[in-house]
Amino acid sequence: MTRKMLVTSALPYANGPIHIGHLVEYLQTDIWVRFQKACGNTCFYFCADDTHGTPIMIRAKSEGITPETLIERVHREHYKDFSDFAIAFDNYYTTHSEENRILSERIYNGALEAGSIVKKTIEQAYDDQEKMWLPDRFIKGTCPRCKAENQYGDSCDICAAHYQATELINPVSAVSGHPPVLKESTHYFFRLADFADALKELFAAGYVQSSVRNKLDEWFAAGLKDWDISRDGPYFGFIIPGEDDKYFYVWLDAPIGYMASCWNYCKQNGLDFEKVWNSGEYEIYHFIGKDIMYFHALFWPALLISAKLRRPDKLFVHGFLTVNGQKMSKSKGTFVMARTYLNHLDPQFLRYYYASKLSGDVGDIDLNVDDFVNRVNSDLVGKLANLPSRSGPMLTKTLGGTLGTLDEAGRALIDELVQARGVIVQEYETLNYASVIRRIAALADVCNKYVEDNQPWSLIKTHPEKARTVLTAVLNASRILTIYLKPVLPDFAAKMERFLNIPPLSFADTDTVLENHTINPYERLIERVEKEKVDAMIEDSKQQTAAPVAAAEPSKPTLDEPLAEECTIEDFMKVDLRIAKIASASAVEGADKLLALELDLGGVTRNVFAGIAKAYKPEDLVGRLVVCVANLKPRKMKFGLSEGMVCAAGPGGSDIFLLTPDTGAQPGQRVH
RNA sequence: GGCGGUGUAGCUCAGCUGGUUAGAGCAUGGGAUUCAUAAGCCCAGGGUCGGUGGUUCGAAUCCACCCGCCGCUACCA
Repeated sequence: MTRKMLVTSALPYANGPIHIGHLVEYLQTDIWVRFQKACGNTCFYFCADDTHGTPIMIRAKSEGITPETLIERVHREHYKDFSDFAIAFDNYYTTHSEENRILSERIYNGALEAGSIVKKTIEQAYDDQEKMWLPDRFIKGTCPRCKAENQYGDSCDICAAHYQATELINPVSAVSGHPPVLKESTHYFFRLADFADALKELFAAGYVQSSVRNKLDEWFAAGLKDWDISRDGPYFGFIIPGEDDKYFYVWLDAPIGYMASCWNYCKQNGLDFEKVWNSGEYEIYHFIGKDIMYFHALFWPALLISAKLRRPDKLFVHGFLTVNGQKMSKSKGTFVMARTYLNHLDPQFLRYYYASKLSGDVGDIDLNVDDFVNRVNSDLVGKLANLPSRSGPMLTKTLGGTLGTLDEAGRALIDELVQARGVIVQEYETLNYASVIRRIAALADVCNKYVEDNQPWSLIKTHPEKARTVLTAVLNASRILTIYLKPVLPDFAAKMERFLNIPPLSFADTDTVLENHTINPYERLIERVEKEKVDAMIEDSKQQTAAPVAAAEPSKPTLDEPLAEECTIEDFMKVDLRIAKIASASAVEGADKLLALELDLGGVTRNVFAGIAKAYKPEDLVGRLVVCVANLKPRKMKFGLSEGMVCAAGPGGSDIFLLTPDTGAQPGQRVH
């Protein structure tokens, strides 16, 4: 009986790069999805970038680009990071999509018809300078409790106090630096309490793990309050139907992004989205971190119920990642970006290590660097890869690379491994990967012992056919272990398949054995982790996070002139910038902005017309060094041929500022 | 502050509804090997199960309190 299911991971926010903390969730989910697929189930893995909200808007502004450009770039980066960790989404979409807009409106309208949307007037901080509303996070000031300066509007990092933004002493907008004013506005609210009974029913049906349930009961006891689902413009998001400057709060459309991603996939693959999501034919599961339980356990199912849509079957909540027992730290270098990890280490190491720690409950998991190295090397290399490594070459070199048949002892070994299948499947299903990994490692111990007991390296000298029989058992055992490991280590499995000269393995293949079959020459399945590389990764993380932290203070974050599109180093190298000495300068007859400059590039001369006459007098320029674009295509102008450009900053008119090199630069030197 | 989770050998973790001398892997020490990515095999040392008190014939396992750590405390993505 095959199952059909839709699985999602929480949508990463398009405000920053993926780090190893995020990866806990994506790897946990990916392993589960791969497991389901390996069992023959239909399982779609959907995700997307979460792209709306004030932080995106401000971030884009500070980079001098549009939010659309920002989220498009981040989407690309996120997707690349995930792909390189072998996280295989069936669709990785975006919440800034037509599908998502339509679904958001549909769900909103559904809630409206259900009578669960109400309007209320609230007071909120407003930045008069920037003409925008300020979330608490964008208000800074002095903590009312401990008087620590420069704290956020919701809580204090120093004394952990929670307060209202209005309680801050000397509050200022983090965007403009000006004190915010309080202003009234009408917001839309979703009446969560209307769905209390429906939610209780959902929890009773096992929507979440029991420890999560306890937490939810607490929230229930505290009372379900109305949820503010609108934001006033300017805001990057979807406009609310019937309004012209009110938008859906990003957290409203974020989970709807799961559906939008699904819908988009359905369109591309000829599936009926309404049927896939709503008919009950597919089980629906969300993997999330414990920090966003409130949204996924309460708001999200309530919204779906209000709109008469199918709600998910289960939430799988996981804990956070600590490194060496502590919160990830930028200064300690343990705040490792996915990309940084990939620059130094094999992603399979992390997949294996996380799997070895994940047990399906909400506890935090710890990445202990020494443990990481030891564990990967001893389990993965020392035990698992060791089996084919110690038997493959022997079979190839002396016995023609052909497997024989299993004898009774070999059969017994394989049976023992195959017997574990039921428990392993159960443990994968219940997210207890740690137990799966322990079990696989223990089975690898059994196999290594088998090799030791049978000593094929001795047999091969005296009884080569007996050696073949032993090696046949060992390689078949490796094959079974590979099947068990495949959801965690797809690349390792692929190499094994190539080595064994077989089609891709799935769980059903434990029912068969490989006999009288010729394999390919052995190639290494995985390399050892070197501690030095891990150290280098940590060091690298320290370096790269040090700078942005200092530069993060958004005192004057806006650019008058938006940043140009990204260019490569090759693009930049096309432009030949040279130090030039202004040999002569003169006003141009009939032009009020131009100066005719004669530039000395260390022997080579260029005549350039520069539009700087309003800012510089010719006599002040002669003899000074400037930077010029030396390989610019000459341009015929009314007053003659201009053979280059002089670099300058400023908006123009009298506000033009020529670039000057530091003392020591010589005419003709190239700028790199 | 309130609440949820968690605290078991050097490290990372198993120990379900309480029951013989508390387990695994890694790390450490010793030994026999050499097919294998200094991998594999055998043996050994190592823990008063965060603390105190209680329930019980008996508690790491149940209860109370205390301490440490992680998190949540809703308009913050």
